[in-house]
Amino acid sequence: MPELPEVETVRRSLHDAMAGRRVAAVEILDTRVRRRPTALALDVLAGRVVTRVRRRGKWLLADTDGAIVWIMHLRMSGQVRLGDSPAASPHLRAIAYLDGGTVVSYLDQRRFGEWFVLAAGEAGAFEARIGPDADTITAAQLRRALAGRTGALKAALCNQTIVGGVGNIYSDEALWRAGLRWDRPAGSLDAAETRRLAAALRTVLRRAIAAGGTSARDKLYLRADGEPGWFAVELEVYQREGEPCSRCATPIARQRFGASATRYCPTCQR
DNA sequence: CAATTGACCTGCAGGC
DNA sequence: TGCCTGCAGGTCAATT
Repeated sequence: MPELPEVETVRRSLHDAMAGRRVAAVEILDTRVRRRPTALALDVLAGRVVTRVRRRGKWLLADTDGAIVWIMHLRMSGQVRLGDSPAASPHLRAIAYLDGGTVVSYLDQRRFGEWFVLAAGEAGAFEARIGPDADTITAAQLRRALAGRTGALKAALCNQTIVGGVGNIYSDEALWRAGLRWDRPAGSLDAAETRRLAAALRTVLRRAIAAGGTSARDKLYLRADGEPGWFAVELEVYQREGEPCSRCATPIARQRFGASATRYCPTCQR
């Protein structure tokens, strides 16, 4: 599932392909990709030059001249493909044609993802709601973010207004690396635990970016060139329930967490 | 304000 | 073979 490392991997490809290029046309095949009522029509992108592609949390933001920001979210199953023609896929939802011949295809099996456009001022307010990015978060930022919270630590990490970019895979991985249980009250961490968790987040996310992200068994995430990311071989708990913990050999446990599941070591996460 | 829960959506695995 | 159920989970709206 696309989280920060997967979105960052896609961002780098999009930036390389799009920065400095003019958008010739945008074609929407499934109108559900643009479901925000206050967003501008995607047609306003035609004729604009993309100046850069940024990321905040799991959101992709393409700045264009004319103070227009093209915002994308992959949600569960969104994928981007770059090529010289639209991708051949039953899940093709939207297409952007760039001057020079590059075609950006947006695929989305589960139709949760979004493409929409905001004026720059609106985009600034939108970005301001996102917490500090987890790949660069400091212990002081994390302490402020978690202070006073009584809900589960994992829920806080996955809440994008508290920390940006973390979802189910990397919250499980960072909590394992920091030796912390997912159901600790978020505000109960002491200074050493907070430092450990901030360091674990940075390390796990940076290593995952270096590997091009995690392509899980279902292959719902692939890079923009259609190739998988290779971080799955470094996973310690996600997709490893029942296997021995690499630190203490206790079988990795699994519990329900909201609409999904959490995996952890019941012995060395406290 | 903070926490919790359901809705959204599709494809696949597993059970009978 | 085929139907049914459960599961995967990011974000937002509604509720407590």
